[in-house]
Amino acid sequence: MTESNGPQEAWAAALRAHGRRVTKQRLAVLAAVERHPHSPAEHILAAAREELPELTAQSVYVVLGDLTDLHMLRRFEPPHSPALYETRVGDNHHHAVCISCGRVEDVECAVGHAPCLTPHWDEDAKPMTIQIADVLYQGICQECQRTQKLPSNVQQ
Amino acid sequence: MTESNGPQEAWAAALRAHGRRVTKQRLAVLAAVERHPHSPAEHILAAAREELPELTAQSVYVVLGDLTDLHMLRRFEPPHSPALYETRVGDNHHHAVCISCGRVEDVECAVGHAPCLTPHWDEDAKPMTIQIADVLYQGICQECQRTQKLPSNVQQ
DNA sequence: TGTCTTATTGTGATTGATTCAAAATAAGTG
DNA sequence: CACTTATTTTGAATCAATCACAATAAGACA
Repeated sequence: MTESNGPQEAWAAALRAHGRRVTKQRLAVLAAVERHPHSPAEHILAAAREELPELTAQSVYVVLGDLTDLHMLRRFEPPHSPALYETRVGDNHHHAVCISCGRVEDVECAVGHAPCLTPHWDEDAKPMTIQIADVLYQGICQECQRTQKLPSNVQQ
Repeated sequence: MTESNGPQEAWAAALRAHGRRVTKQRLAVLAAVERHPHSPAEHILAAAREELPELTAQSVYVVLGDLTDLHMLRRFEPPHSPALYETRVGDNHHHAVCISCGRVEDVECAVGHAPCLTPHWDEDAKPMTIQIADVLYQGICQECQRTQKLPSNVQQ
C-alpha cells in the first residue's frame, strides 16, 4: 500500500519519514523532476508551475537542495551546465552527456555493484573514505553524429 | 632537448605546435597551474600575478578555456565548486574530493588503461560514442575524519 | 630592424545560476 | 481552533563566467 495512490503518497510518506512537512511545493517539485529527469532547476520550476503556478524559483532551489541532501533526489553537474536533478536514487547508475547537444542518458554501473569505490591512490595521496563515485561519460550522441552537428569548440 | 630550459620552453613549444602565440600571460597561467594543481581560475589569477602583476582575470578565463580545448590543461568541475584546472593531461587519472573541506586528490584509473569507456547502456538509452569518462570520487579525507569536522549539510 | 597583420589581452559591462536575509504563510500538533 | 515553527515568498546580492569592443603586442615579412 506504500504506493497505492501513485507516487504522490509515496513522496508524502518519504517526506514524513525524514521529518519534513508535506507541502504542495515539495510534491510539485518531486513530480516535475519525476516527469523530467536530468533537468536543471529552471526547467523544474517551469514544469512544476503547470500544476502550481504560484511556485517560486527560490523555493525550487531550497527544495531541490534539501531533497538532495535527504537522498530523495540526486544531483549531478555536467561541465558547462547548471546542476541537473533526477528521482532515480539508491542505485549507482551513471550518466553520459553529449558534448555537442547536451543530451543526457543513463548508464548502468560499469563494474558491477559498487563501481569504483576502491580507487587506486597516488603514491603521495592521502586516501579518503569514499562514499560515492560519480562517473560521467562524455561523447557524441547518435543524433549529433548523423547530423554532422559537431561541437564548435571541442571542450576537453 | 625538448625540456632543456625547464617547462618554460616546453610550454612555448607546445603553444607553437598548436599555432598559438607564446605570450607571457599564457606562460604565467601555465606556470601557475603547474605550481597549484586543482585550482580555480581565481587562485590561478592570484598565483600568476606573482610573476605577472598586470595579468587580468578576463585573460585567465580566456587562456584557461583555450588551453583546455587544446588539451594542454584539464578542467573538472566538482559539485558546488568552480571549475578546477591542472597540467596533468594525457593520462586518464581521476579525482577524489572531500565533501567536507573540498580537498582534491589524484586517483589512478581504477579499471586499467581506458577506465569505463564501454558503458552498460540502459535498455531505452541511445548509445553515444564515448570519448572520455570522468570519475569523481566523493568522500571524507583523513584530516576531516580526525578533526570530526563533519560537513554541516551532508551533500548527497 | 622596422612595419604590418591580426591574434591576444585589457577594459567595462552583463549574464546566468545560485544564495542570502527577513517577512509572510501554512503544515502539523495539541 | 489556536499555536508553534518549518517552509515559502519577496527582494536583493553574490559568485563564476561570458560578451563586446578597444588597446596591445607576437610573429611574419620586407
